[in-house]
Amino acid sequence: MMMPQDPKSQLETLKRGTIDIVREEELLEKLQRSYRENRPLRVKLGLDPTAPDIHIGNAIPLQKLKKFQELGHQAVLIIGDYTALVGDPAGVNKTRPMLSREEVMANAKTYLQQVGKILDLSRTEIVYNSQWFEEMGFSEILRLTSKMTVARMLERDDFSQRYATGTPISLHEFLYPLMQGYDSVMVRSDVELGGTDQLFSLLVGRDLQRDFGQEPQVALTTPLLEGIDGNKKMSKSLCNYIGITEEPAQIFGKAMSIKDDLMKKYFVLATDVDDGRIDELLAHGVHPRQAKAELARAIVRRYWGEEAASLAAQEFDRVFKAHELPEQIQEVIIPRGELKDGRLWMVRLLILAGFATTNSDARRLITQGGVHLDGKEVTDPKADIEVTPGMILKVGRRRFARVVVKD
RNA sequence: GGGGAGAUACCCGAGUGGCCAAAGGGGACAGACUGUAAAUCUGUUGGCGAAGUCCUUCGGAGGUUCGAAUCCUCCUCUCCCCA
Repeated sequence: MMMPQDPKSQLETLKRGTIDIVREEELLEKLQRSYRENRPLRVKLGLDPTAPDIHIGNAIPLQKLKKFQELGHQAVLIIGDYTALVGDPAGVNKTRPMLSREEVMANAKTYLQQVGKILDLSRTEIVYNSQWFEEMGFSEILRLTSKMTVARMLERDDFSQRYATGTPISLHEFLYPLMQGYDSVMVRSDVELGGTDQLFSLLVGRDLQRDFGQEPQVALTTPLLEGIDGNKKMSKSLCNYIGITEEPAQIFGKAMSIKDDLMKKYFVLATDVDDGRIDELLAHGVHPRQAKAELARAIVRRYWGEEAASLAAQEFDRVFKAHELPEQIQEVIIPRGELKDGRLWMVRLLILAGFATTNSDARRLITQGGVHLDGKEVTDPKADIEVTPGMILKVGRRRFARVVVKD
């Protein structure tokens, strides 16, 4: 446990990398009271286990929660196993499919393991919101819904846009912010964290707490991080994310693939590198590649430690600068029955290796010059190649496999 | 309850009897280049051992026609207006 810091400096620390604080004076007051009375603030973060992986985008509020935790406050993690059934409509342009109970529970389990990479779970209060929603009767739901108006819901950008473009909005989606707000009532939170797209729900939490005679929570939001494609929000469904449990080499490579312009944002939001160093790296005169490599290292370091980070960096240089083979190469197992006189159709090999899904797909790769065997380009899609054990298949710039024959 | 509009490939979206395996964009993949899985440029983007007057694909099921994404009937889903 850290020594409690004075409230003003706590506020400064906590403000880094935030968008909205509603309201800052209230936060300061709460921090001061907490300091005076030696009573930690209850800081809530809701996680909806809608996908199996946490990525560095949704880790941003988690990192903020960690900051609170380090300052001695009480982290309250809500596993939204019930809200996940609805699916957060924020920033989404269509209704999400409702998940099954089983999917949600399976995701919740992997979430906690992953969260452990960030938070100190032994000092975190973990609550499932099914605890209260499961029990809730229809009359209580009615009471809750009466606190929200349709006009207010439609003020929200995502809903009004969907409404304007004729994209369906299901009624149950309106319930989402209310549910999230009710969570705040149930855990009596002092502060709630979330991405900027959560602001509305966080404010609903304030209203509900007031209605239930509690002091309203402070809403604190963090920026959304663009995905590695550089334009859309990082998300699982767009496949533009860096998962925090991904292999170091993967994380490193994905980080290297972001646009130069995005480096600053990634540095601030996804690493622990301090501001001074960031400015130095992004100053003119420093080669962008070097800055990006440092960024990639810092991201890997955060989740896998220093050693993994430098190994990943070395590996990346080996493969993409020196054009050598990676250290670890996956094996493709060719059943002996596939061979005819020790030979195999090149197209077939690509499919067995999982580098192509259909013959046409494989042919395409070959004719486009993307296929190499032991460093030699294969140009003929009709080629029957002689399979020698241990030969290296390379497709594109970064997919490798070692060929193994088995009975 | 009444009236209208719509559903096209991974996504968005054009196409209203044959020239349609279907424009365009996005994404993805491959190549060139280099600073790298940046940027830029080029190409590819249903399947079949590549070949054919071939097979499957335009929400689903039938029908009309020599021929259907396109016309007709029914069904499913969505949106809008009126009540």
